[in-house]
Amino acid sequence: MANKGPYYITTAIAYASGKPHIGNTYEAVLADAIARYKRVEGYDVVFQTGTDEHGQKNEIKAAEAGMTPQAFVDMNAGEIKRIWDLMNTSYDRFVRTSDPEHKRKVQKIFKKLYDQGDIYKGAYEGWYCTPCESFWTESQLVDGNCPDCGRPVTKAKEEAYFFKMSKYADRLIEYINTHPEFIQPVARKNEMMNNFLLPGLQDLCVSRTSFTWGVQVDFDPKHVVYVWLDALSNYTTFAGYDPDGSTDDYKKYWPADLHLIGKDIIRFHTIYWPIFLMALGEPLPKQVFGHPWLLMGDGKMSKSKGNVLYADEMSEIFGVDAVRYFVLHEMPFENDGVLTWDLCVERFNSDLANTLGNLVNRTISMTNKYFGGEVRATGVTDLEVAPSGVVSEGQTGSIDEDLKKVVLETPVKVTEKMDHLRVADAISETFALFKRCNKYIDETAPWILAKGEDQQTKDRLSQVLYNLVEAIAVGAELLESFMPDTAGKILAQLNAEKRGLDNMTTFGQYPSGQKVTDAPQILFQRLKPEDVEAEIAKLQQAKAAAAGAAEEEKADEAADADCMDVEKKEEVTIDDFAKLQIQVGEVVSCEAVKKSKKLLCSQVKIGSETRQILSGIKQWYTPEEMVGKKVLVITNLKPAKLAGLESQGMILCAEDDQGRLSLVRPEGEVSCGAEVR
RNA sequence: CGCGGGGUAGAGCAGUCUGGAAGCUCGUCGGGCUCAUAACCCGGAGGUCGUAGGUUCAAAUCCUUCCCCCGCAACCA
Repeated sequence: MANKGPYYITTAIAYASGKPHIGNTYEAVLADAIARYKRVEGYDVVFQTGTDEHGQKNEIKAAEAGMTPQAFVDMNAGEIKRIWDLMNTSYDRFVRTSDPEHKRKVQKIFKKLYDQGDIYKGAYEGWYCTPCESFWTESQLVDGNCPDCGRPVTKAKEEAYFFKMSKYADRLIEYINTHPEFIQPVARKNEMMNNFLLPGLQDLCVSRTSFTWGVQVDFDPKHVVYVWLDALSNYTTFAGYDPDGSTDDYKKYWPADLHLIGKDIIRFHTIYWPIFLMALGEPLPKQVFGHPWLLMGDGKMSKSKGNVLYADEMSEIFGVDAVRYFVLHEMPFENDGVLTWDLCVERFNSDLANTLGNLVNRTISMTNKYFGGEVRATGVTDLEVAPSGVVSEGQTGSIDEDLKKVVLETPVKVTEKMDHLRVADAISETFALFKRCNKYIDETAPWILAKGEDQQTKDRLSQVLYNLVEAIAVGAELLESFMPDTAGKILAQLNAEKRGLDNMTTFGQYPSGQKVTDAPQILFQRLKPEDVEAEIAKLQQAKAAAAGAAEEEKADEAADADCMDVEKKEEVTIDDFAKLQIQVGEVVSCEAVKKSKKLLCSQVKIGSETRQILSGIKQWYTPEEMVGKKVLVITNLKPAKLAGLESQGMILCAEDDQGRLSLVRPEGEVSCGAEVR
């Protein structure tokens, strides 16, 4: 097989803050499918993936867990790697940004950019709200006040390092325009251009002082390098880049052929990253593909709904290759894909068990039944012997020829799809071949041929089975990048050798006279939806048990009994309670807040005064039904500004485990202003 | 007018860039077959392509209006 040269593919590095769900896992599997296919095509592939470990979020989460940040990310990186391994991803490098070597290089990169003037020390200037300890930009302010608390803000400065983005903007625009394949899918290119590049880039703040878990700026230790500069650099640092002199390997593999990332981080990969590279004098990656998201089931994923999917749990039920199939097949090229347990069962039964598994099984069974497993090409075609014993005169095409055509065309089509990163379509093409085989069996009706006594009919039967074995062998080999284990199992059962992708231009390479296995294994046993449901329930129970008193699951179970448990709060004294002033109020008028999805603005009469109160209950109450209701209001709560309107109190509501809100109201007739105590 | 995505058969989607007979998977109904994992093969039913206009010989596709859904953002006090 000819060496077609280096091919360097990366995934985004996963943020090491917890267990990756199936959506994260999808990216690794997608990259793996592409990497495997490129290897089969004859490229010298390096497939890099790993974890992004720095940043404030991990620092905080680690503290909450009572761990050091390093121990915390070690744990999570281990979990991510475990899942990647479980999914059989064939990465060549699993990298971690907390790697000391990487950190040293990032420091050097930062220094180099500083020395050459691309990074300068400035001040982050903005409007500062002292009570909130937050910076706001001019545009974020509401009526010139803090959008958070509504109080006045003051101009303030904080020391920070900035990168001169604007200096390279024109070069980047030029590059994007002259390299139409750089940003994929192309729709994203316009988005980047129109929203960020053409209006003008602002200098990017590339250091932080608000936390310490990161790469320290060595010449100014107060500062930590901005996580994106740190994270993006992984693509080069681990490939052997070094500002003081890179390795030969780096020179061989960089620039990367493909950065595979989620659509949410396209901006970082197609604007900031290229500009950093330009500043460093390094070539830009050839292509960035922002893949869509894999969504979980009906609407938003939520633990209480039980629709969060994890690769390891799914593989326990379906097997690793089936899960790979689900994520690769359900993910379209541009729009988000949806995955549910039900959908998985459907795909599993329909595609994997029926179309593929059953095909392999029936073919091998017949070969054993009729010829003791021996697969022999005899050259007798459907034009000589038809199942009915009569070859119809006006038959326009040959069934055999049509099968061969499909078998020979499929590798070409699959390659074409893979070249355009249409992985889901590539799988569909492969399955079209298996479907054609099932049809072929029906057309040739081997069981009828088997009843024939004469030698020619026997030879015809033999050729039919040979054609099938040959066709399945080709299909199985094409499947290898997507479902490596399954491909191997099929080839083993057929006793077929791999022929190589660029050696699929002739039909009939399976050695005539070779035997298939006499003990065919079921590849995918059909699943009953109710059995799967039971297993899911079991799985979730086990999880709940393992998590001890995991609140959410408990709440979920309790919901059936019309009760729910919530996290217990710290004990308070009667004095603490007495600090709150809760009064009965009557809603005299109410209107929806325009531009807000959640807020209703009510005028509430409490004693002799009327207060304006905003509540996030639009989803559950109409303004009309609010009017006239007596409700409970916390009246001594600090006023706050919401959606530009002042809220002078809070209407009490109870929230159920589904997040639904219900007003709390006095049971009997009570006058407005009555106090709750 | 915050940003973005979407509305095509009962469900899930492709087709839209580059106008030219409305397609795929599942389900459903009917038929065939019996090698096989109750599987496989064939056929049928089922669609105002969100709405209203416009351009065109021709519109799911291009232009304009409006309606609805879903993410994210902002403000669940």
